[in-house]
Amino acid sequence: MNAVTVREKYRAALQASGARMTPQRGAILDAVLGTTEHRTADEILEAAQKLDSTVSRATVYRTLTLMVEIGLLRRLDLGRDFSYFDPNYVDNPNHSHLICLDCDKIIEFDDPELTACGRKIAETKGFELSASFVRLEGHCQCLKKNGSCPNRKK
Amino acid sequence: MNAVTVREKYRAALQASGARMTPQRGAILDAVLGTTEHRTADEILEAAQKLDSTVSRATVYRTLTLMVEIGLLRRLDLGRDFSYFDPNYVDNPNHSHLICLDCDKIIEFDDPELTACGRKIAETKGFELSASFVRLEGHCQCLKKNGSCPNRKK
DNA sequence: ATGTTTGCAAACAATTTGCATTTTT
DNA sequence: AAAAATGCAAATTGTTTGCAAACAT
Repeated sequence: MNAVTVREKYRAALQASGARMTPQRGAILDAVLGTTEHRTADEILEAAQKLDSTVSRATVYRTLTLMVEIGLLRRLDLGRDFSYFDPNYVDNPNHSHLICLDCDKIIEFDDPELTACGRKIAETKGFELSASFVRLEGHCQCLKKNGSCPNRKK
Repeated sequence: MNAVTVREKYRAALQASGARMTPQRGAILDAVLGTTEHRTADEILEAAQKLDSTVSRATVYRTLTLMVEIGLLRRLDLGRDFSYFDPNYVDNPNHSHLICLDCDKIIEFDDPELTACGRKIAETKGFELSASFVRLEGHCQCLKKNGSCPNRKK
């Protein structure tokens, strides 16, 4: 979905619930959806403030919640003590994630077999499936190959 | 693995790192592994205090971390803002979870196909897989069927 | 005018940690 | 005595919330 379309959907969903499009919400939208990277709330705050210096942390959190509710964004738990936000959800809602324990690199993958498995299991157990999250943790080749990882933070 | 064996493994692992088995650690072990239920740190504290009233919250957290490191227990993230601890990990390390959004009911399942999928993907992406977590969220039949759920907390 | 959104600072909740004390060896 | 473990209370951290001021309709 292109940027204009997303923004329109956003505006429409906001209006439908009596809410408004504001400069701050626009900046946050761009900060989180103007990339394919998985960002943290903190990173989104920083990026949004570059677009509109009045954006505050509170508004970032409120807006991200809003966007998740509208379905423009997915909140991801990748085993850290904070959330990542996944901007690729709208275009590809079934994908999952692989995260590197060394460098935090996040790789997406979309495996229809995996999706089908989940659906089948939920059905077997009499569940009406709402969402499924697959997280694979491991070590990418980087560290082993080079002795260091470009993304490495610590 | 039966209770005696687990306790032995625990004691051995503790000793191997120069640590000791204490009454508090024993009570916490029993509180978390004396059930097949997935408990929270808070529930474990409560159960442990019934066995030994001197157990404190700090020791619960410290001991759970220890048990996870030793590999007797798995820390689970099921989409809430706290962790669950999975006592069935040792006997069945590959299983995954289905959680009901209405009543928090947790169902385990073990699907070899799912496990194989994860492994295959990690390999494809050049990752050395350390762990995989599959979480399915949905609604169990309970609420729809009866209009209420026995476990329902709110 | 009325309702919505904002930033700020304070509140929150799960978890972790510093430290003086107790327990074990 | 030395090392390890404990409880307590305070600290930490990501996130949420109350509120008065600013803004939009």
